[in-house]
Amino acid sequence: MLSKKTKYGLKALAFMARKEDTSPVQIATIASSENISQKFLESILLTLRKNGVLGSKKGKGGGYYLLKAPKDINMSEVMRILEGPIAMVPCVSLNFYERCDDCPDENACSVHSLMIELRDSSLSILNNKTLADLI
Amino acid sequence: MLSKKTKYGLKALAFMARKEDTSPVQIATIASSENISQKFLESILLTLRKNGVLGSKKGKGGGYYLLKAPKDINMSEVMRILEGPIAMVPCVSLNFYERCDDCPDENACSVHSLMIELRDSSLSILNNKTLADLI
DNA sequence: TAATTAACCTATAGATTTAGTAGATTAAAT
DNA sequence: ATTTAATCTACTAAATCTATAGGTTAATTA
Repeated sequence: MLSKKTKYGLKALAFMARKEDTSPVQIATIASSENISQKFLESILLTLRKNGVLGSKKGKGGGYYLLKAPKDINMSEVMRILEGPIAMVPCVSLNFYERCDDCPDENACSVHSLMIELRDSSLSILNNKTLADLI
Repeated sequence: MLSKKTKYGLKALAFMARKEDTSPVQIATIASSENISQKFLESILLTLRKNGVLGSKKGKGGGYYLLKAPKDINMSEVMRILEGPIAMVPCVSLNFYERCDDCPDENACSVHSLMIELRDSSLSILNNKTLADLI
């Protein structure tokens, strides 16, 4: 299940991408336009800034802005920042790998290959989607 | 993220599918072979029985058994029983549809079409996989 | 320089879900 | 009648999610 955090984050990014100019947008503006709790959105946008997706500017006329053109903001990158691993189990995650406690032998696990297939099919979509595709 | 419930359920089903004969398998046998808490596994197998995937027999020589051949047990069906919706958001779920509170217009939602693509790619895999493919 | 604006930071809280435990009951076989 | 193994009910601990509250910092403007 996609978390609200990710959903709101994607909506906020799309909101910024839809603007013609690249001037900063205030949290309050996005929050009210997209029906998102402002405080919650604050922490989401902060995460995106700390991970190099957004830039910010304080004070009057300040806000958040995209650091790259929408077509250069990749969906798998954004999903990993907001949602975490693309894979459904950590033992097949490319970027967040972890062993499973219950599996003595990963390659003997009956779930393993199915999870790899699912991961790859999701990745093939997300790797080829950008923020520009959302608008 | 795949829940332990689903993971354990799939492992238990694969365990049963690997046997040559179709005689009942006891919870305790599966639990110890697959490193699963017995009590937890109990509730999982019960769910699978109530949803028509497994049959059961009480008393000595009892246990759980597959109601169909592994090649006829579909993965999207099992996933829906154990994990719930295939889709990452309820508003694009085929079997568990729900509106989103924050979306005035579903079709205007920037996340919507991406979620449909992801759902469809997962479904195309799961619809064509059976329990026989796990073993 | 003072006031205003808007991002930034820390802490916390309520709700929900997940994963698991405990203990009693029911049905089948011996 | 005893043993076996599924079934049922209830509960708990921990983690995660979705926020909320309140103060701090930095930039702009008057």
